[in-house]
Amino acid sequence: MAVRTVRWLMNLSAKNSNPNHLNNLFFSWDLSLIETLRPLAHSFYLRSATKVAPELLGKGLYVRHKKKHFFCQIIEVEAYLGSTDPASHAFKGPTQRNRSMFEEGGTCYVYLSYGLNYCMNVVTDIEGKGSAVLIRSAVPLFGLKEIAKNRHISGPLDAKNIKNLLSGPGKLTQGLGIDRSFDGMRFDQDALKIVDLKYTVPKKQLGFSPRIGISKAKEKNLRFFIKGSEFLSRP
DNA sequence: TCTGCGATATTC
DNA sequence: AATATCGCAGAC
Repeated sequence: MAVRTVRWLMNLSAKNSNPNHLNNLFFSWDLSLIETLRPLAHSFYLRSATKVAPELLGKGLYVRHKKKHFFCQIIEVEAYLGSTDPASHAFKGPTQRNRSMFEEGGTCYVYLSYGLNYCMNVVTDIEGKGSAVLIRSAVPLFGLKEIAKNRHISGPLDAKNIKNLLSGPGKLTQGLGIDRSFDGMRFDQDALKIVDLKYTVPKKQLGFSPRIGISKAKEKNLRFFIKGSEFLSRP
């Protein structure tokens, strides 16, 4: 493994270091290295969304689309619990839109929100449960210029703009070029994968809160995020 | 920094 | 009629 990868991973593991502060991003990932990272094991996804969601924090998400390559680190998610959860798309059973939610864990569910923005979910648990984890925001690690282009952000890639690249579920999909064509794909492919970055969120940096923008089941703390990160959808 | 609003697919 | 959103305009 390249020296700088090791250094970066050590940086992540260092006590009290927050991987999601801008200062820790002065690391340049190269593509050949990202491509060697192995997808998470199938068994990782075959658990409840409540279990999987906080463990997705700190994981790497790689997307290859139209010969463009993107890599980012997940820092904010929400768990949706399937047919028992009134806030979940799966609550009322399968429809044409949410069909892939009922596939086996490790499947990608993408839907169009408010007729405008796509949102990307990681399906969890066994087939038929309909539980999933919404990816809300991420730290961009590779392909920043292309992400900015997709986001229609012009001007310099300064701190302000970089923090705005993937800080929201709609921004994330727009930045990475995710659309309905990703719906039903799996996260263990060459072109779409979630990988382990050997980083465990320190207990004191694991934040949780109610989910954002819902009207039902508001009291449940099913949003999980890395506390203090500058890349969250809301500070 | 904060509000309200418009754009609009899918489902009930 | 409501929604798992975003960016902008205009008020503070």
